[in-house]
Amino acid sequence: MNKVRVRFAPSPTGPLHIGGARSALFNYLFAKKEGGDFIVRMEDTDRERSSEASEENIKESLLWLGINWNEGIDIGGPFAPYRQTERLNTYKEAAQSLMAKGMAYYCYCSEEEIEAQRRQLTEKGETPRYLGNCRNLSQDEIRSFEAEGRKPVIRFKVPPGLSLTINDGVRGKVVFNSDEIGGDFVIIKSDGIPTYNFAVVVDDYLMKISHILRGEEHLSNTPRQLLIYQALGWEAPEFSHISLILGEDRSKMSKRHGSVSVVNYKDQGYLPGALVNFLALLGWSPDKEEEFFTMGELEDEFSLQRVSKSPAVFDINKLRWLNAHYLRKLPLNELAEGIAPYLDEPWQEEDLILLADTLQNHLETFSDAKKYLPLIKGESLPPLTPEAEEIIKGEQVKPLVELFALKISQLEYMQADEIKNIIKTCGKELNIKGAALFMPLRIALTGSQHGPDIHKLAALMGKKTILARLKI
RNA sequence: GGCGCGUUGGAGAAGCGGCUUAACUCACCAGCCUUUCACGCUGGCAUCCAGGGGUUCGAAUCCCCUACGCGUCACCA
Repeated sequence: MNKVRVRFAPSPTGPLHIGGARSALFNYLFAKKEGGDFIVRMEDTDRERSSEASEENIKESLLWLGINWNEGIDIGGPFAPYRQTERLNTYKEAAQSLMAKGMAYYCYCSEEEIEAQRRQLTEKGETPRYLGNCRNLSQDEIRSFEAEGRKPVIRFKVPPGLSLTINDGVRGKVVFNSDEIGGDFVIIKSDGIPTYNFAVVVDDYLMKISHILRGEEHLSNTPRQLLIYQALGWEAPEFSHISLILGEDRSKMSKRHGSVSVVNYKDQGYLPGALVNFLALLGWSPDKEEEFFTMGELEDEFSLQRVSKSPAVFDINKLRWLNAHYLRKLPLNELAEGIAPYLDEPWQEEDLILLADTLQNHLETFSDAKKYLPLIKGESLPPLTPEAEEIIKGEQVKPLVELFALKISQLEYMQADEIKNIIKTCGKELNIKGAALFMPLRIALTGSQHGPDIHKLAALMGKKTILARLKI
């Protein structure tokens, strides 16, 4: 039994996508569960769109999520380098060996010619594909193309009528026919850089990858890759295609669905543990009735058998709920630290802790803390709801508010416990209790019937603001 | 259009031929708790598993067809 070796191989053409993060996570968990290696490789063969910034973002995002690799980019390993543009000779050699065996050939067709051919086929109602124009060029033809200054690509000769079956780890047996592939496909572009379908195969084989877990969008690429494995005389790894993550409209999640990269969630104040927990539950389900999982627990529980075949809609609601759950369990100092960046100005340590304590049960993300700032900073309150209006008009309200205001004005330090005592005393003196006691004060002070503890909120507001709000 | 994959409630899902009068979680609704709010707790929320045929003593679970959704058909990955 060969060692389990899996990989996450993103192309650095943008920030780490939520779907990519889930692929990475599943690979990582599978490796951990099976005691294997997890490798990160950069597929940067698209020079146009690849950027160093994207690569950095991807690495940072993975690390932030707690997904680390034991071989690959930055840290190296026995099969270095792990960036495809640094491995060009490897692909050239592989392509040459295919050429030598007559399984690949130079193609001098220009993009215009290919495009024209494709258009013709489409007009005839046929599936657009490459017809193999350059399969059997004579030496003379080659010479004249070269003389024209044409730079050839290398195409792979697709054998006709071949049945290609994938024994997919999550979908089972999937069969394709080589005739449906679309003709001889390019393996080396005219600039000498390999295409995705070629480079993955070469790297996955050479890096001894045992299992490939990737998004379902790659399923239809697999037959091409299988062909290359066969041509090179290599044994293919096991494939597992995990279903897509969908937006609310049930189409593949993309930029138009809003926040789609991991950094977006980091910036909005989500905890990496919550995101990981959430992502794990998208397309995978545990075999027990538990919904909270730390990374460590996931490493123990994960199994390919429990990965779902059907796509999953990204439910931001559930993510928020999960995040709120983790936020509530955070030590106060960590909560305070998380909130701090979202405040308008630096807060004093003591106040910050009080703020964290006050908001702890009311936040879904760190950035939610901002919403409470106007309330605390003495800015004007939002208009009351009719229901709140009704409560504030109650008979007992005026004396209560006045008494409370009086006692507050006599208080030297605005301290949450003291304020709570004042509320209690007011209740006793006026013989009011329960909602009749707290609600009017809450509404007067915050303009709302819901929210954090009023005595804590009041302590945060300070005497001036409290008294100003009580003038009703 | 060809090929491929998928279809259990508003969302994530369990279910692998009888234990299912379809778990569990989010959302939603009702109530309890807390002298307020929130947390938490309790209960409600699919007479039914896209539709139609079959196989079987018995099907959400197996087979076929239809519909719908999505993916993919690049010198992008």
